[in-house]
Amino acid sequence: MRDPAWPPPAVLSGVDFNAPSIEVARALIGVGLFVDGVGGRIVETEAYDEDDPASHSHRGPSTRNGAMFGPPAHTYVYRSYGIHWCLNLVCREAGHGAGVLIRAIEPTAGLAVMRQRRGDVGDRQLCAGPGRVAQALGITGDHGALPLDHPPFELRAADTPCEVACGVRIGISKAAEQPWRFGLAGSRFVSRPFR
DNA sequence: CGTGAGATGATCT
DNA sequence: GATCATCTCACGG
Repeated sequence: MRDPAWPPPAVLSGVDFNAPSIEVARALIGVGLFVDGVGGRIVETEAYDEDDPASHSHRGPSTRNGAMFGPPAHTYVYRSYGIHWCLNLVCREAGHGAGVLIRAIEPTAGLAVMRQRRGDVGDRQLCAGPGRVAQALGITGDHGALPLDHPPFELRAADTPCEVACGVRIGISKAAEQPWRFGLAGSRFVSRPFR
């Protein structure tokens, strides 16, 4: 018998982080994400789940992906290609190994700090891509497995409902046909256009 | 606009 | 030893 009081609610800024990663990835579009006040609204995400060959969690818990199996509404940060950091938001009840990759943000706060971290690039390229998001927001491995409702992190609910586009994920070779990439329709801050 | 190569290191086989 | 949830720069049309 399932206890209706379990799992405990993990709703932040209108997003239910206990939901499956696909739903969370969709719900996160338009939500504000800030690290020490620097950030903007999320305009592109990708969903990953344990039943997903492309997911780091697919082969079960390990040293790297441990946070994916931890509590929802926490971060999972990993190093990509030995160079970049990438930020995920963990979802599902603890133990499921699901998360949402933050792929792009429309910068709204701390633009000067972002430019300092990112170098001399146009505003459109400040946060267009997972590695760029992490660099612009100052995210490193130290930001892994942290709760999203405590500093330095902050979420803000979307102020207006938004139209969400979806497409296949980017940069993966396994389960490459799954349409688990989501974006704010018409946004010019996404890493690649939706069709 | 496009394609392609190199950087760079942890993780997994 | 191979594979990566990437980025930047160089070059061609």
